[in-house]
Amino acid sequence: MKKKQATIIDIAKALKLSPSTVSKALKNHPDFSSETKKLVTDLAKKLNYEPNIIAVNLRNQTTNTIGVIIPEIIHFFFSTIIAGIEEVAYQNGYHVMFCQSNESYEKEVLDIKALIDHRVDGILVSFSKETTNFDHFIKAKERNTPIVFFDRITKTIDASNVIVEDYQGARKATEHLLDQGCKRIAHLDLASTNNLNTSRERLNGYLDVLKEHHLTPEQEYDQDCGDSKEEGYKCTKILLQLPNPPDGIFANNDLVACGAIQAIKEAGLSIPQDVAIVGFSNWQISEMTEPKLSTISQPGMEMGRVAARLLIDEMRNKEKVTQYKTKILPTELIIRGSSLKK
Amino acid sequence: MKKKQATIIDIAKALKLSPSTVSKALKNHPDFSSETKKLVTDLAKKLNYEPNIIAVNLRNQTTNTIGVIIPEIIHFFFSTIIAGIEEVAYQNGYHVMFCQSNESYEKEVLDIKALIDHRVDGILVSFSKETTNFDHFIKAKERNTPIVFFDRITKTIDASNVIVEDYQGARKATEHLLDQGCKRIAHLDLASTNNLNTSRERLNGYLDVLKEHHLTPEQEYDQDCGDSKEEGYKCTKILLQLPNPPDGIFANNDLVACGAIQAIKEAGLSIPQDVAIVGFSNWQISEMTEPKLSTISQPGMEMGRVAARLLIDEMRNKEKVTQYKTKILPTELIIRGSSLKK
DNA sequence: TTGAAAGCGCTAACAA
DNA sequence: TTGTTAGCGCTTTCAA
Repeated sequence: MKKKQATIIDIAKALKLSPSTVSKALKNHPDFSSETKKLVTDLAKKLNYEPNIIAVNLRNQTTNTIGVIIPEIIHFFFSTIIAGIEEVAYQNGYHVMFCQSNESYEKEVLDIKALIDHRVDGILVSFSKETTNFDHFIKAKERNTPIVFFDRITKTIDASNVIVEDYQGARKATEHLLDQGCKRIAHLDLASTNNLNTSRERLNGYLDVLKEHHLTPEQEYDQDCGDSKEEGYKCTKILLQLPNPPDGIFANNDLVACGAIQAIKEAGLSIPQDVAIVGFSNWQISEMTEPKLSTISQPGMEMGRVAARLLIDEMRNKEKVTQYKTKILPTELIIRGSSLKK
Repeated sequence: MKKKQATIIDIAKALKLSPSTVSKALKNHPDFSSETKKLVTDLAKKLNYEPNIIAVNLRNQTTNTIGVIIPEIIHFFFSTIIAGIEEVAYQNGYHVMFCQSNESYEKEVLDIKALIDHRVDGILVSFSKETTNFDHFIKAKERNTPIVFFDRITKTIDASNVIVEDYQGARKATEHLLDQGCKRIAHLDLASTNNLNTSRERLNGYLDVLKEHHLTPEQEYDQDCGDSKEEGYKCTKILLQLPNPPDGIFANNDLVACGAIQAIKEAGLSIPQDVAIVGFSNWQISEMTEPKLSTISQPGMEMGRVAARLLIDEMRNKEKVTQYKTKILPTELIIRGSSLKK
């Protein structure tokens, strides 16, 4: 049978005090007799009293909870972000209510509704690839629930954002390949398959660098490449069969790059002599591949921390937030061999 | 300024009805005039009314929330579990409050307290490596909050469990290496560095198979190996310098195995001819290594699903749970090359 | 078919 | 230093 949890009223009755006295005594209210204070805390401990946060929340109109929506938790990059969010939330006394949209717009809308219903104090979002309509976020903002977007952002909504230097990272990758003597650099990108800022920026960085070097990528280099090892493999295979195959590949991420490595090896070509590779580091695999993969770093943990801090800041200054911030975290080229021709 | 959220009372006033009428109308109570019902729902929509779950929860003494505690979210295996939990929770109308202990006993105790305070309806736990005292879980059980343990379990507490066939998996790995002609099989294990059932079972499976084949591992094979690629590398290096180096390695997990591969290659030995390898698949890297890594599968997503179902079951039958279940999910040997000598 | 009233557990203003 | 009171938003008996 259900054992009832002790309440403030139970303690008050037992001690012939009033509930408010107990409440105050428990939270170390000033100007208070240390005698009753001790009496109360002792009994509370004995009865295993734990405050009912639900009641507190209802009373205080606040939940000390942050809602988080991400596309997929099993994605290593996102899981590091979550770790960072959890760390900062915890340090600041917040809890995390976590939803994954599974890259589905519909699920995302439901998730937002659930978080609003739960009256979370703020929301962190990286929206799904499908999302082009942002009304659900606007609805949350209208309720005065601050939102901070990370990694995937939109100009449609006035809100703070945290991103990494996708454009700069793509530039670094492309420039590095050029430095190594690559002449025909292909980009295994996702830009054509989605409308995410990340993919767009990477594509732009790549194209801009080529342009600055008076190069234009072969028309056929523009492959519709997905997000997986399999897609990377497939696309690279096609690239290598072209009359003018690339001698450098800038892959959207390391899993795609890993597929590319496989295809290159299978074609009897050597890495990096015949084809050099760089990819964005979304998965923790750059050290596992053979050869080790050069990557553009993505500081996921830090992104989570920064996003959480930004959000907590806005939550605490509810009335005063007038200008939203965009934090851009640096990327870095980490050379491990697969791109080093010398 | 804070825009107030519409409440049932607002709707009641506007329509000159009583709050209870509105409440009932909104939830399609039977024997009700469809006229006022429509009136109410229309206004609710217009005012953007969303029920205040906090109030509902306080009133109903339930939160429809599942608390989850895991050691580390960035661990791929755990992130797949979370994905499975979220899927089932969502399907059943539950939300997930998520904590990570960071393998710290202290944090875990705080996490449990936070979940109890929040009055979650049930808790899913994989406890930290440090945890040897289980009082915090007992406290939760005494509050009548059901707990289901997954992956890492304890006999100390009467509760349902979900595990994989660690023992059988270890047997499969060891037997496979023997089948391939390995004579001196080492186990890069964690059993000496922690007291987890998983490590213990794997060690036992390994030892039992050897014993059945009248083999005893060299004394020096017993290395204190941690959980990382670096540790796997370090330990393997030591193993290979022994007068009687192993010709087969059963690694606790694929990251450790990956380190082992590196050490073997560096020693100028070939895989699997000189040393064959099998590891438990905790990270998604078996396809990335060179050669591809043979693994014992661990169905993380399924584990999350099963654990969530078990918990939801207990939550719904609160009074009736008399016998706790232990679900054991099968493991499988997946051969990819690093262990195939022929 | 609708309404009144009580109460979930806690807190904060105000009073004593 | 302690108590009274009201109320957060909702639901659920019971009465009209």
